[in-house]
Amino acid sequence: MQKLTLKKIARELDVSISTVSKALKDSSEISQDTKEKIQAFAKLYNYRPNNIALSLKNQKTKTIGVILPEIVHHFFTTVISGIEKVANQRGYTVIIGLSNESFEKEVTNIGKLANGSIDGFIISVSNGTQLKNDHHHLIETINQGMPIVMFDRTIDTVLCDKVVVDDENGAKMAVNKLLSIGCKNIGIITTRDHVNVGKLRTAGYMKAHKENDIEVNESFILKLEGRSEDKNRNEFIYNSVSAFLKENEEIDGIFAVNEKYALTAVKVAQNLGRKVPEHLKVIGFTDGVLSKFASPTLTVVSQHGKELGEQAAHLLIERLESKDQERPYQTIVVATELIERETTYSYT
Amino acid sequence: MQKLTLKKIARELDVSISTVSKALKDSSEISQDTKEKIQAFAKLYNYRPNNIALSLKNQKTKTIGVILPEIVHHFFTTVISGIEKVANQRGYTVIIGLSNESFEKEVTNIGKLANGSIDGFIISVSNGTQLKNDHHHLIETINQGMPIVMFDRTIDTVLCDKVVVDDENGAKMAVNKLLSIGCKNIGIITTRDHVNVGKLRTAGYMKAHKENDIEVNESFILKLEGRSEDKNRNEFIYNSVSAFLKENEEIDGIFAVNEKYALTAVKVAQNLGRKVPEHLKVIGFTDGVLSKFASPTLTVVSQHGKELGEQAAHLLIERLESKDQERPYQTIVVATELIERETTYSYT
DNA sequence: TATCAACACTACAACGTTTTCGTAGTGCAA
DNA sequence: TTGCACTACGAAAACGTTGTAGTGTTGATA
Repeated sequence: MQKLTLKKIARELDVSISTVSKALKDSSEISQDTKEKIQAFAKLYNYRPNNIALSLKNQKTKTIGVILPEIVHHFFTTVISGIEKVANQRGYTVIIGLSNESFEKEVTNIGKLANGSIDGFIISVSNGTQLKNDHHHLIETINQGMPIVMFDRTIDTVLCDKVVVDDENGAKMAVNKLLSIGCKNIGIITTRDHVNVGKLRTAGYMKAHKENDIEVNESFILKLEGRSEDKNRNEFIYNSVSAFLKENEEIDGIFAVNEKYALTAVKVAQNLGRKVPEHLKVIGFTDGVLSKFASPTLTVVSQHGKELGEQAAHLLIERLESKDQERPYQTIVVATELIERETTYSYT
Repeated sequence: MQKLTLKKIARELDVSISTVSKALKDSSEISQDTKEKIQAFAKLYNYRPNNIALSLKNQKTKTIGVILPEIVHHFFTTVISGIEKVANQRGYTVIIGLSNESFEKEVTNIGKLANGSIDGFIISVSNGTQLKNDHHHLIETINQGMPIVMFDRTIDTVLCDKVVVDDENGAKMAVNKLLSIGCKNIGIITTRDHVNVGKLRTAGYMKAHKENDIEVNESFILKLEGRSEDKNRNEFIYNSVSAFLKENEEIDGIFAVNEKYALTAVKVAQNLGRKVPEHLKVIGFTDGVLSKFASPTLTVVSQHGKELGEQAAHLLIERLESKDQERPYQTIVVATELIERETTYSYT
């Protein structure tokens, strides 16, 4: 009982393939009798048009390729769920490719999908690509007529639709919050500058200081390397943060560019005998699983990953289904939101 | 500069399509001169064979469909990363479909992919399907010659390859651990029985008691409803656990069938003034993100999600590439591992 | 009786690829 | 000259689908 095709139905019912095809489309060219007979047969044996053949014929697959640096990461999964939701609503399927932060894997993954398997990409570039600063694979793909929507980790020099988190404003908001609840010396735990988002969040930190006429103390800035594979990474972070907080005892507020850094700061502080939030207030970026469950619960700047994914999917599908070849590229900025929890509780 | 095809190359170089195809395959039928010319041209313009056409011709897509209940869930993402790893190694692509725990979405998702888009499925069934106990969509799919590998949440009456976590032994291991460090009254926080894994883990809890000749006190069993959409779900869990622990003051060990329940138990205990692990020892199931970061860090039974995914992918691909139509179905049991952390620290 | 429309259907091309089967053209032996 | 092998290429079918362009039959009209 293998896959049923038009041809098999045609042979079985002794009509032509065209007749079957038309009958199933309820075409007026076919007599009522024949239509009913064919439709009944198709239903009985559960006929489904072969998607591959349709894709080949229509020159479009109704499939979106999503290339991500990593999947075991709450932010990215929320983005996927947003993409999947919209894609599904609009009749699209989602293919996932993981780059594992490697430039090479990103290139081969894109190559493997950009050969007719999909209609367009939604991509967040790998760390490797950001480091290498080589974007020919993206540009070539776009030039070959395959639309790309970049999200979160975007590249300025690649012209395409983009959906980004308002990192700078989110960071500003966080720092302003810390200032408003009395922090005088705010430290930041961030990544090295080649990571776009780290850079933007650091910029927001700077900007907030500037706008409030506060000088930034360079020693309040801790930049951690971005590699995520190391076994001892957590330990390394812990030790770095520990040294950082010991050296800067006057710090009474911390803005960290991700959840992990933020919670590490909390832990370090507690182990140093400094109470959170009484002595040290902490805000992280990314509303992940940890924030809600940590104790004290962590105040964060939420990125609205799901909305990000939804917007990206919309943008891509709009372009795919638009006849307008000259459609201008858009960049959608998804606002962040400060979710206040215990680490910024103020007793005043 | 649209997609390059054999036809276009043929037209451009004034040879036939067959010649181009053969030249690119380095066939001995074609002269060296012609081959070089064609290969150079193809390379220059970055020719890539159209995957869809190949799929249609070869009647296989080298693509695996993965149907999951949810993606914003650490366990499932680790499974995906395992699937993706193996799939990639063996030249397969991964399509993801989410059921969001709904029977209907699971059915339509499978239907949408089982029409030639993929060669086989890897599925963890939705709660909805488990509740409804309707598996015709799975059985039909298998009958039409499309292999399915079920993982984690499997269904006994559906005959296919399976990869399961050794839930029962994992639970037993956890309970035995609690007993070995002096717990006398061990409670379990589990789900209602229609969830297969909840059932198995509860069975393990029972078995451990039986094997140690300890009678199970029915009031030490807390069964929580499995719905995950409610806004107030966390609150509901908290209150239930709170009532449970208040009513059963003699409980000195808790085995919870997931991370959330376990950590809620820790929180409740702490708020009731009972110290963990001094007064209450806790073990959860699933080695998620929370366990490592909670304080105290949570002892868990790890499910090795990535290995689960790898095994599932292997099983499926082996079946796909095996000529043996009568290949017997296998069930692979992936062992669990007790990862000891602070919530079971024993001072004796 | 020739023409035409309506009806109900079929043939065929196309999407891009691979592969089997042909077949021109050349050189060489019989 | 004929036959044959060899080289280098081309034609065509097939995968499953859709849509356009036929095609044969019937019945009505001029």
